[in-house]
Amino acid sequence: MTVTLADVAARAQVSPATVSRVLNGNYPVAASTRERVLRAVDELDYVLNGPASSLAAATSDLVGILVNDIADPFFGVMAGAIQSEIGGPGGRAGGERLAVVCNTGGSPERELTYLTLLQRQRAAAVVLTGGAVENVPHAAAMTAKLRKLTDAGTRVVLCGRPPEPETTAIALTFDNRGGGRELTEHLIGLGHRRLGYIAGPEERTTTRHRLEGHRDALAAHGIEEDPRWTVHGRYDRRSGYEATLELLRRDPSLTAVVAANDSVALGACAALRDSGLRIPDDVSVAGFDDLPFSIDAVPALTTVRLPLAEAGARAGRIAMGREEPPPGGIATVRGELMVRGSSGGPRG
Amino acid sequence: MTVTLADVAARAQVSPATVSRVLNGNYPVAASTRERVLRAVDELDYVLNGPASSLAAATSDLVGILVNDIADPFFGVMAGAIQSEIGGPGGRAGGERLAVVCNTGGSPERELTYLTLLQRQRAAAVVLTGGAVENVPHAAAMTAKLRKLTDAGTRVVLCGRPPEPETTAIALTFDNRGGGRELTEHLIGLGHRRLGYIAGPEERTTTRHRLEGHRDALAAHGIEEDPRWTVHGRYDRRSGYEATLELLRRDPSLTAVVAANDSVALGACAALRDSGLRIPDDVSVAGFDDLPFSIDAVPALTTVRLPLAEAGARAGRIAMGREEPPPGGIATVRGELMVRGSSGGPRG
DNA sequence: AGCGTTACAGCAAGCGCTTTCTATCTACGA
DNA sequence: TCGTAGATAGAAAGCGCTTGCTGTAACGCT
Repeated sequence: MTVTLADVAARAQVSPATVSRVLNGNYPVAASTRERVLRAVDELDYVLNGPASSLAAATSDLVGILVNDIADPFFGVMAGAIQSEIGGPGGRAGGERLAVVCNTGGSPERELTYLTLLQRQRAAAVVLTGGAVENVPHAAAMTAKLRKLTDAGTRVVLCGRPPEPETTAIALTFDNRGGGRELTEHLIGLGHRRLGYIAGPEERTTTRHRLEGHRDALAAHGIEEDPRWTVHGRYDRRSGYEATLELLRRDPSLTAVVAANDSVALGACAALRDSGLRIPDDVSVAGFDDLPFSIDAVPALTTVRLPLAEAGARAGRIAMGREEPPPGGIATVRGELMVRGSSGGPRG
Repeated sequence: MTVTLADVAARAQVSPATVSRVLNGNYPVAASTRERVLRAVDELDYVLNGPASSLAAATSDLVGILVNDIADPFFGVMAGAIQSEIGGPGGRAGGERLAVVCNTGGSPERELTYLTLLQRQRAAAVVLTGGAVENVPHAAAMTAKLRKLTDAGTRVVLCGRPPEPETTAIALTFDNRGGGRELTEHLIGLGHRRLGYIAGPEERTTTRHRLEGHRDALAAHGIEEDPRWTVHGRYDRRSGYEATLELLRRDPSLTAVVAANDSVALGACAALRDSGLRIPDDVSVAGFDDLPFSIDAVPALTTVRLPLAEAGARAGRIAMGREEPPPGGIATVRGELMVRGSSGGPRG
C-alpha cells in the first residue's frame, strides 16, 4: 500500500489534521511538532495524494497552456516563457504548480476538448496561445467554454491571441496587422510594386490580420493588388516552398515575396534558389516572428520580431496573479521590423 | 454551485451510480436509461470532477512528458509525436488522457520535482526525453524516483535517453555514439585530419556519447586528437558561435567543425562566415539531429538524422500500453547520416 | 485570584466520485 | 407453474485529504 497522511500522523504521533497543516503551512504549528512531522514524512517517503487534496480543497495546482503546434518554436518559445513564470518547480512562485502544455495541433475540437479536460481538473489557470480559428460555431463554443472556466474560478489569459469579447479573459494581443503593414511598407519603400503574399491557413485570425496589414500598406501606396499574388498554405516550410513555386508560376515578374511567418519564408527562399533566383537581387523575401533560426538563413531574414518570450512571461505572471492585468484586460503587443539581408531593391 | 453527479442523477431520475456507469461506459446500462442520463448531462452542462474521480478510482488520466527545453524543436518534435499518440483529445485511444509536457530546462532539481508532482497526481505514465545528467547523486535520486513511480503503477518510458538500470523503465535509446562516429568518419573520408569538436554541456549522456563516437572514429583512423580541438558549450546557436571563434583562435588550421547538434552547427556556420571563411571550401561543418531548419541553411547542413517523431510516437504508444515494449525493455534507435552541402573536401 | 487571550492540536464532517454488494425484474427452460 | 440465470439499477461504503469548530493549556492582565 501507499503511504497516507494517516500513516504519517501515526508515526509522528499527531492527528492527520496537523500533518496536513504542516504540509500546507497555512496554519500555526509548533516548531517541534512541525519537525517531528517532517521527519516522519521523510522517513516514510510520503507523497501527497494530489487528487484527494484537490478534491478536499476544491482547488488544483494545474495550469494549462494551449499551443497549436508544440514542434514550432513560435509556440515553444512562448510556452517555455509562460511555464518558467508559472513557477512549476524552480519557479520563484511559492506554491508549486504543475504547468502543462497541451498541443491542439490547430484543431478546434482538440482545443475544446483540452479545455474540458482542464475544466475537469479544476485548473487554476489556462493560457491560450496563438491565433484563434475564425468560424462562427467554434468561436461561440469557445466563448461559452471560456466563460464557464472563468466562472469556475479559473483564470484565463490569451497570449498572442485576439480578445474574447463577452469574457473576462485577459488578452495580450500581438499587433499582427501593424507588423504586416510595416513589413510591406518597407518593401514598397525599397521600390517593390509586384509583391507575392503567402498567407497562412484560412479562417485564422493571425492569417487574416497579417494579410490585412499587407493590403493596408498596398492600398496606402496606391498599389492595386492582383488576386493571383496571394496564396494560402500552412504555417510551415514546405507550404512556403510550394506556395512560392505557385506564385512564380502565376506571375514570374514578382520582385518580392512576403510570407506568413519565418518558416514559410525559409521555404520560399529554398524555392527561389531552386528556381535559380537570387535573394534579394532577383526577389526579396520577408518573414514574420523573427524566430531564432531566422537570423541564420543566408541571407538573414527580414522579418517582424515579436517579443514572444516577454509576452509569454507576462502572460504567465498574470495567470499566476502575480502581475496586474492591463487596463481593460486587453493589451496590444507590438512587433519590431527587423531589416536584414533578404530584402533589397527590386532588380533593374 | 457547480453541477455534480447527484444533480445529473436527480434530473435523469436515476441513482448517481448509474450516471457514473453511463459516463464510464464500463457497465451495462439500458439504452433508454443511458440516453436519459446523457440528455441530463447535456442540459446541465455537467463536467466531471477530475480529482474526485481520480481519488475514487485510484487512477488518473494524466500522462507526463518531460523535456529539457521546450523551445528547442528537438524536444518539440518528440513531444508532439508522443502527445499525438497518448491520445489526449482526438487521439485514437479510447480513454481521453491529458498529455502534459513539462519543461525541466535541463535542471536536475526541476526534473525531480516534476516527477514528484506527477507522482502526486498518480500519473498513468511518464515519458522522459533527451539525455540524462551524469552526476552520481542525481542519477541515484532519479533511479529511486523512477522505481517508486513504476512501483506505484506508473508506466515509465525513456525516449532518446539511456536505460535506467535497476528500474523497469522502458528505454528507446538513440545511438548517439554510432551517429557521432559515422559523421566523423564521413569527414575523415573526405580527407579532413584537423577536426574541431563543439560538445554540449558536460555531465550529459548525449554530450558524452556523441563525443565518444567522434573520438572512436578519430582513433580508428589513427588521428591523434589535440585537446585544444574540443570545446564544451550549451546546445544552442549562440554557444556554437562562440565556441567556433574559440576553436579558430586556438587553431586556425582546422578544416572541419563537428557540432553537438544542428543549432550549434548553425552558430558555427555564422561564426565561420563572420570570420571570412567559406563553407565548405575553407571549413566543413556538420551537425546532429537533422532538425527541420537544417536543410534550409546555406549550404544545407550535413548531419545525422534522428527519427524523433517516429521514436516519440513509439514511446507514446508504449506508454499507453498500446504497443509491446521491445525485448528486454531496451531498444536502440539508429540515426542516419545525411550528407549535404556543408561538408566537402579540405582546402588545398 | 479570576478571566479574557493566544497558541496549538484534534474531531469529524464532508469534497464528488467509483464500485461492491444487494435487490429487483424479466425471460425461459423444465 | 416454479426455479434460475441474466440484465439493470440502487444503496452505501469508502478513496485520502482539508478545514470549521471545539477543546485545552499556558499566558498576561487587572
